[in-house]
Amino acid sequence: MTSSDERTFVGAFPIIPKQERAQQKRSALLESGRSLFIEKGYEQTTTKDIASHAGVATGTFYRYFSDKRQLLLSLLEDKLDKLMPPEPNWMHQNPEQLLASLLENYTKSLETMGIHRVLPELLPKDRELSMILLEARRKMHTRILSSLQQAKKAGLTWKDLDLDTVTWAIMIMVENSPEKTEHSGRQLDFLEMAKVICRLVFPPDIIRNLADIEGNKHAGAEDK
Amino acid sequence: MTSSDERTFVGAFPIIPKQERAQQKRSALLESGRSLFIEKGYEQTTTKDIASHAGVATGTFYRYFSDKRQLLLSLLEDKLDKLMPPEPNWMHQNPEQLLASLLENYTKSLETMGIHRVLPELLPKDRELSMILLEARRKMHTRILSSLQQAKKAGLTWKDLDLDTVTWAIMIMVENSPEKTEHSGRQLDFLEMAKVICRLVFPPDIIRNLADIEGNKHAGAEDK
Amino acid sequence: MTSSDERTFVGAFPIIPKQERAQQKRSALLESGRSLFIEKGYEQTTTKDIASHAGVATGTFYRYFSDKRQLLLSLLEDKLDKLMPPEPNWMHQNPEQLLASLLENYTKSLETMGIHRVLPELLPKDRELSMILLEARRKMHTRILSSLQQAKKAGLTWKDLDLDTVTWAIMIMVENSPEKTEHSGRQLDFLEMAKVICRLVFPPDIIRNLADIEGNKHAGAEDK
Amino acid sequence: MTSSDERTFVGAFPIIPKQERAQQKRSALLESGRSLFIEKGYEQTTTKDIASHAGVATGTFYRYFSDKRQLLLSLLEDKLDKLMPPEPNWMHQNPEQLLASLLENYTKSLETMGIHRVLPELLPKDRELSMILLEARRKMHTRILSSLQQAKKAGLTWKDLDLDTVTWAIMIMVENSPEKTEHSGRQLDFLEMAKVICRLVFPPDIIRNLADIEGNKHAGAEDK
DNA sequence: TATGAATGAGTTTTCATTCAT
DNA sequence: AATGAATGAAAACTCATTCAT
Repeated sequence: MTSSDERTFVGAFPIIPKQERAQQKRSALLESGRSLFIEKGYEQTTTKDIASHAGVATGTFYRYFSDKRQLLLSLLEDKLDKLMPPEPNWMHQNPEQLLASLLENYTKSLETMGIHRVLPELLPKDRELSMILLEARRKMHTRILSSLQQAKKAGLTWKDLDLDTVTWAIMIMVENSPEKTEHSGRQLDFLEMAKVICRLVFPPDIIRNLADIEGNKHAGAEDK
Repeated sequence: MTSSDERTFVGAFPIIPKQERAQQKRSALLESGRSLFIEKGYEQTTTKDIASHAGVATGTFYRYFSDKRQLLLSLLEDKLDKLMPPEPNWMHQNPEQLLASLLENYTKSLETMGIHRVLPELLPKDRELSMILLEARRKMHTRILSSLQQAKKAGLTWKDLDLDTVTWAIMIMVENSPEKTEHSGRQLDFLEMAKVICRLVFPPDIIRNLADIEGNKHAGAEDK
Repeated sequence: MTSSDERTFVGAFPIIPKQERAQQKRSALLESGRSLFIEKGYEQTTTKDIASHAGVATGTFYRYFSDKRQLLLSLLEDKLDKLMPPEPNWMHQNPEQLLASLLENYTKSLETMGIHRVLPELLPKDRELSMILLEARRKMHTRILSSLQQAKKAGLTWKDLDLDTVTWAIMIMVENSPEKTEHSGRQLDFLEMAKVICRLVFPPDIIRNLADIEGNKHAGAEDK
Repeated sequence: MTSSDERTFVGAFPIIPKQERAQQKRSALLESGRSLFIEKGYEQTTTKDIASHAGVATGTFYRYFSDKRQLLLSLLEDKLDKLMPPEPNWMHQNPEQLLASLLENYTKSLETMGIHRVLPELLPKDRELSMILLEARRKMHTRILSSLQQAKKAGLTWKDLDLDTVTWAIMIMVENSPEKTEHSGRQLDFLEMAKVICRLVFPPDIIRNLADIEGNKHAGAEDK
């Protein structure tokens, strides 16, 4: 800070733009909030905690966020979109492996953000937050469901299962996957989960067919 | 109270015992705590809230519970055992219907108590509570798993799915079932969920066989 | 009294009169209050403590005393008079021994009642109590002072000491004597204290004379 | 605050350092605590009282002290050492006057702090506090006693009084002196008390000798 | 009278938020 | 902009006192 003058001396180096420094602080606060929320829970984390963890004064917090809650919402806003999985194309890949890697990615980003641990504490008291989450969930539900419906049209799925229910099952498995993988071997778990989820969607013989096609494609590719 | 006159008529019935009234008050507090916890969350509910919702003074709360947390623990203690499902016997019934009814019962008692909504909020900050719940979960996991293993030995299950993962999937579906059924038609939902869960365990043809046997039994019974 | 008629009925065994039982309860409460006040201090003692220590219900306390404070006042009222020492006659006894025994008695009754330990806590907040005690002190001061003044008239005391100050010194020594004797050998202490106090009043040669006269009297008595 | 403009005039004086203002606030709280404790007693004084008496909000209290008790301990810590009297040298001064001035100083500082009024209330319930005070008392007792023992070796004291008891008597007189002087003329009282105390230690003729020597010294000094 | 459950004002303490510097 | 001291509302909990039985 005192060194901004010195810099003009040094010449070449441009002063760090104010905005950028501000952004750094904002990020530091976000990150501090995130990690403290995860570590101690939302209520148990004080704004003072967050500020000092981010290396700024209590008051500074309020320059960047209107209040503690807003920090949390920002945290969510940032990441919620990233969680939306890409529309999977069941035909073009071994579904189990596709799903396993989707799962792994999802779990990892969920784990990286970690906020999912804080939400349960807040949902009851924060209607807006609930809405946001509900909305995100709905989106995801819709996307999964439509993907399943396409698969059904293509005759790939069980005929006797309610797709809505299957979608729901997939969603909660996905959402709860961090909890499961937390305690045990990684890679393998994702594959097992993927297999389980696939079983809800595709009859085993279909999977075999899809996998074969896939295998052939690769084989063909390798042939060249 | 209104019945005191009647009692003199009836003669037999003595004065309402003190203990009973105390129990009533305790129950009222428990019930108020439960519903407020569900409505507003644990942290957001003050002892004062609970007391006045139960129609008593703040101090009275502390006659019956040492503090808010203890009320919650009492709430749990009461109900945790009731949630343990009976060991299902897959051979003797149509598994889907068996499961549907198990699910319905479970969901109903979970819904009745409702505390499952509060727990996520508390787990991070209350190690003891975490332990209690973790223990309950472990028990349930074990029970489900062993039931699946028996089914596997009997050649009833998919051969390629990891039973532990399947157990996990079942558990989270069961645990989240109230959330699902909350928004939609009841009865049907349970059956759909049961079908989904069954698909994770039994190949469809097995189910058909089991259902047939079952059907025959009944048919036989009806024949007589 | 009302029961005198009943007695004749019941025959030999007299029913304990109601008043008497009431008095017993009152006494039990007083005694419980006293000992708990001494043990834990006034503020730290709850009326519930007192009642249950006395073996009665909380509410019963209030039948016998209007409140906690009044119990304390009763405690004082009972005993304050007993502390007033008899007017000592310095001529007729060895003053040191006279004083030692006065001291011992005083200390013992002070110790027996023990309330002197509670008073300091209360004086700041209870003007009336302060007044009562101040009054008692004044009385005692006056009595000691007048006794010293008589001795002075008789030419027995130091001529250069201010009797009021001496009186004050005596009083605080007396009041603090329990604290002193608490930690050490008993009997002896009283004599040492008595000697110290006497030194404040009488020149040593006067004491010797008084002791001699006393000795002679006894000797004379023994001669017969 | 209003003086900030003046300062720019005066030039030399920098802004009031934050630390200093914090210290002022801390001192204000200490002083408010002290005076309220004395006025209403410790228990009767709430932290809110102290804060508003010091002109700050409740919460501010807790920035400076962890709780009420800690404020009291700080009060004590500050002053306890100041009460330790200097080792008196009986030979080099008229003992009565020496003592009178010691007494006056002691009483004044005791009176200034005033906490001695609160202590009796707290001793029963605060073991740590008791220990601190007991320790201070022991130190003082030891110091007085050793000073008396030296005087005894020099043949200056009564031969027949127990020095320990005399020490005790002196201590309680000293401790209670504020109470005495509170109601009456100042200066004189201290001298009278000093005389009384001296009488416990020195035979009158010794005092006269000491005073004479002292007088001569001064006379000699004046001669030059 | 006796009981002890019930009351609720009052206390300590915390912490999100504001504000003077 | 940044600071961190100050604020004060709100929560948990206690206990003298009342009151229905």
